Amino acid sequence: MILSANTRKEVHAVTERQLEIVLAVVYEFIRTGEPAGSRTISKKYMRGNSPATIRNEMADLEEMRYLYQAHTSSGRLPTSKAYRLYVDSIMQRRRSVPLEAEAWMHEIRNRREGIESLLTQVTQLLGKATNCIGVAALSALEEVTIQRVSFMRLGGDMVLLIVVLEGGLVHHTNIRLPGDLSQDVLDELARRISTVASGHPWSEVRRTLSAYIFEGLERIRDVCRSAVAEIDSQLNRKNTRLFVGGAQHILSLPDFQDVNKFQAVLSILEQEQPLADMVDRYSIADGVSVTIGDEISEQEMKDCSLLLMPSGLGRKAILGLIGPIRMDYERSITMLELLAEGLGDSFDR
Amino acid sequence: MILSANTRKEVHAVTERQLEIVLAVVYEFIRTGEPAGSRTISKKYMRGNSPATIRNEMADLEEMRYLYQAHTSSGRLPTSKAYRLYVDSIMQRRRSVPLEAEAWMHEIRNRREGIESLLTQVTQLLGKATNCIGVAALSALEEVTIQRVSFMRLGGDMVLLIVVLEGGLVHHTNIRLPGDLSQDVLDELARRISTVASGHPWSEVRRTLSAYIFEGLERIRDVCRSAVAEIDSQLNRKNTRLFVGGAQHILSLPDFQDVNKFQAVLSILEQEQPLADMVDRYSIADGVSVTIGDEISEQEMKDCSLLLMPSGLGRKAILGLIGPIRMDYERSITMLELLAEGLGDSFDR
DNA sequence: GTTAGCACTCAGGATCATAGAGTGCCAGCG
DNA sequence: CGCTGGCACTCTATGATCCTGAGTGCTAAC
Repeated sequence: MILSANTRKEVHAVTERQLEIVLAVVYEFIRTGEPAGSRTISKKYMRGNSPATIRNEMADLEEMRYLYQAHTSSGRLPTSKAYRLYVDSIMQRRRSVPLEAEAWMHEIRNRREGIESLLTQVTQLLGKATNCIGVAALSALEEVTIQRVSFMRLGGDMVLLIVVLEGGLVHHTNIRLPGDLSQDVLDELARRISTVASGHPWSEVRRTLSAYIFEGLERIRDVCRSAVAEIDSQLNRKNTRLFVGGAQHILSLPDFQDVNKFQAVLSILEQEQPLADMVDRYSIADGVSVTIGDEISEQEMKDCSLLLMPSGLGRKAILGLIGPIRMDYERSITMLELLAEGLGDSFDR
Repeated sequence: MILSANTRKEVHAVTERQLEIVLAVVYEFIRTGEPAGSRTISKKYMRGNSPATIRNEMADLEEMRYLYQAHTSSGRLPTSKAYRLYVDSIMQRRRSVPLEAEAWMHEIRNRREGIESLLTQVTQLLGKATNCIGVAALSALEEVTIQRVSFMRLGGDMVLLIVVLEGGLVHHTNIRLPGDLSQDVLDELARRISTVASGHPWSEVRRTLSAYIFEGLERIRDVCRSAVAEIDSQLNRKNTRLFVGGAQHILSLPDFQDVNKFQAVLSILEQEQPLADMVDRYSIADGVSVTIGDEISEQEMKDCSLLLMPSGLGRKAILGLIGPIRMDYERSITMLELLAEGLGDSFDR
């Protein structure tokens, strides 16, 4: 039994040497953009083994779907499976911090112009630093401390709802409150909600906002209820606010010389929903998540990798990168970690 | 004397027939994307004249810089000067309204979610409808009626300034107010400014906000002053808010198959300043302005044309299009006019 | 002033040959 | 039995060559 389990495992697992070859092929391909042949791998990375040996291993690795060939007589190219091994190996070992990093961090830390413009700037910085597209999202605003809520009459049933959150983050939308209320009533409503909510995240006070705080407003009980419901639905949705920047840089890369590839990505970026979903689906509670090529369910992203990392505002501000599968993961991951950390510092002051 | 003046004028002005040729070349090039030869022009647009005649005229038009050749034996291509004639001739004649227009308009008119998201949607619609990049800008907020001003304490000298303008347009930034004021003082300050400003554009009340309205606050006179100054500088700047959408569609056009061209445009769009400047510089008080290729001073835009038209919010919301020089001006201009009009309606309710 | 005719130019596509990178497989070696 | 050198084979990329067709400029005749 044990033996059979072992043998079965051997079929799927790669040997030490095979791993070495896979990593070398990925590394070489990321560096040069050209398929790597057995000769190259032998010469540059594995002097101990002849090209013929490498070739034999490569044939096996192709069968196991770690590598593939563009055509019969071309070198080997890595599949997502190979990239996965490569990224996992990077994540495990210690990475060096690029020298320019200090300058970037400085730029961020000395920002005072508000969360929105800071996030925009960070995405642009990320893009420039990595030749990828910088992304930022504010997720789960219900977990962020509320400072104040206010309503403003727009006419008819329409009311402008403004929620000011921790650190001066402003969220506003037009909502519908039945009954054409006067500004005075709206102010009173806002005052009461603010009193209870201020200093707490919405998720905490949501239940507290029951009937008793609206004492004396029984006449408009329905309005109070739908006001609370509206705030709820506003803060509840995931990744309400999205920021994208530095997209220009990706166009310098050879991988995106084909306009169609970029168009596919752009079509995702220009709609809110798919991007928000992706950020939500692939980000993890802590640390950098890397999703590679067809691991992303969106067809349009099949030529891209997505890196995400939760950052400031109690991990509710998520920072990310979208770049070619053949990106410099080492640098990208390090940069993302650094800037996410810097952003956290900047928020928490 | 008169005769010499006449002759000189003849050198610069084009004859009726020459104009006809220029317009035909532009039209043909916009339609097909290929240089137009004398034979084509003669056959399709000017049966009355032989190719040889057209050729002679073309040689003259080349000397006058209306046309040029890619190489000796290619057909003629229009220069900006030729496009200028073409666009001017379009602007003068009546244009037909595309059938799909009704659907677009409907989509806009039934929008309730606030000015920002409306503008974003309109830019995307514009982009899709014309295969150009849709652009929108809010200019001169000081001319827009104010609803309310409020300040919110962020800690230290930093204060969040929120100005709510006509129609629920929210403008906010972090500003610096000296002296770490309490929220109560800030509220009082906001209340006083709001009382005076509400219902008027800032440009109107700016002078009224002299010392007397801050009676009883002499102790913090400097704060009052810098608060007013901050609001002033916020609302004063041109094209504070920019919206870009539908950029993906431009990549379907043959003109933008070359990634570098798109990259140039994108580098402009990703910074606020240059785009804001362009909108400010090239928009006119009323109606559509068309700026073609190298008429735009930004080098990055040399392969593009820029269409702009003031729209709702008392002409302060400017709508625009960025597309290839070889765009369907007739359709683009009509679309822009339509959507700008529709947006105006939507705002003024 | 207009036009037909003609020689000339040039880009773009098709065809072909060649070089070079890389593979798979076999036979021999330790 | 695993590793390696050798060899025949495959396939792409590159460059040279040729050819066609579109289009021009010029000249001479109407």
